Amino acid sequence: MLSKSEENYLKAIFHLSIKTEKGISTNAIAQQLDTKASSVTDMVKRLAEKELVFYKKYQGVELTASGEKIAANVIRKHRLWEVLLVEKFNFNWDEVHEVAEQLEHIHSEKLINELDAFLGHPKYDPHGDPIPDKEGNINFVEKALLSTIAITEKALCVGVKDTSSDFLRYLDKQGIALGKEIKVLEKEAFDNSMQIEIEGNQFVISQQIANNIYVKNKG
Amino acid sequence: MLSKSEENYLKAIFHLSIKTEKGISTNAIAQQLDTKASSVTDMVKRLAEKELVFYKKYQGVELTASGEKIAANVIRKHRLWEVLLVEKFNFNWDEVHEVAEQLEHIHSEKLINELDAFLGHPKYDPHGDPIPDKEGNINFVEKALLSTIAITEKALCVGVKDTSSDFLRYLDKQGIALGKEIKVLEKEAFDNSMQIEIEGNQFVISQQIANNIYVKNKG
DNA sequence: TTTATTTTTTAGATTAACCTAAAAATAAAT
DNA sequence: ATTTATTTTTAGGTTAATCTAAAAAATAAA
Repeated sequence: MLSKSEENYLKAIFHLSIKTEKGISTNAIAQQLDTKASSVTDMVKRLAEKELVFYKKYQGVELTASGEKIAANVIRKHRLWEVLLVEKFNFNWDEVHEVAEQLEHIHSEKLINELDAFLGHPKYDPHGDPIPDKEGNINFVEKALLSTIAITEKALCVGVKDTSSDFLRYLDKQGIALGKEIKVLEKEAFDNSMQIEIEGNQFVISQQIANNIYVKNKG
Repeated sequence: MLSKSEENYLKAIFHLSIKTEKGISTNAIAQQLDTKASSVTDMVKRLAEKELVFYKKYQGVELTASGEKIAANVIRKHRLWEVLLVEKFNFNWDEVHEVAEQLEHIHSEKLINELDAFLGHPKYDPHGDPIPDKEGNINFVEKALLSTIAITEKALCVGVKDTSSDFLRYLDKQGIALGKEIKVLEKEAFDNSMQIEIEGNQFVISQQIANNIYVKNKG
């Protein structure tokens, strides 16, 4: 059975691997986990011995098939717990992360299967991120940043990139939520801010905001 | 914030303190936690420095007020999680312990309050043990061992002493469960086995079994 | 293609939580 | 009241996971 720390390393490498196809650098992992590169080197050697990552000095790391499966399973647990917290335990979507970080390391296959069933086999977590299945497969959905949507077009809000409390509470305040339809009314060339409409309400959001909202273009 | 290990020590001392009024010996703790006495001495010194236990060399330990509160809270979490597993997640009462041992160390006050509310503020866990309240108060209920009940008397099954899988599955097989009424029909002087009746079924149980079932005498 | 910069690894320490074996204190027995 | 036995503590060591500082390798710049 892997330690919490080992699971967190695998998870970090998994997340980083989505953006970069190459080997993941020691530094990138250190940054992701808020630790030091030397600590990463140490841990990565241990993971390599357990055949959870491929590692060659100075070449970065990549997950092996079994490493990837374990990582996906940790993420599966994290996201299922998040759904429970929001759907059943009255947590807001900006409150779930810290607790899910703990719950994701509980070891019990029955527990996670029952949790999944109890929640009705959800496909997405409260931030719109897909929940991996038992085998570790993730259903990556096509999505765009709101900032890329053209004027007069409509889009469905399907996720968020930033999941910080500050950002999510801002979205709450503005009435921006998953499943809501957003219409782009105007774009300001100077600062790339955009005027949008949600459920009849019109307001302006900065480019930084639009860069952290995922949507599905509806034309 | 306390480590999982520190919490487990406090919990062990709490449990041992219920039976013995005196200071709890290093050896007793070591046995409870399946560790060595020397490890216990180490840890107990650290807990004493944090003012969670009173400790004088060779004199055993006792929980301080804050140590006791933390211990009770860990037990509260353990038992609430057990209720969730049984009531909502289709766990049998012999399957919950291992997972609850992990879940009891999740740190989130909101989570445990919401869990408590979600379950309807249960008073007892699936084995009949009382769930401490937020302040750490435990409602000890008057109960007797089934072995002490006299012939022709009836008793209500309210708890179990042994919570091992083997024992609980035996009870399942015999139809012995919390809330069931047990009538003592006969006692065998030779081996102290007893014939009992539950819901019309009559059968014999050994003294060892009767010594691990808690009941409330109904006369 | 050297030199400079950045990244990564190694070497050596530290901390929590354990361990074994030996010493010291307490409790039991003669 | 000694001796014997048991319990508890100390001393010293181990492992996982971290750290800092220095050395080595890779990358970028001159």
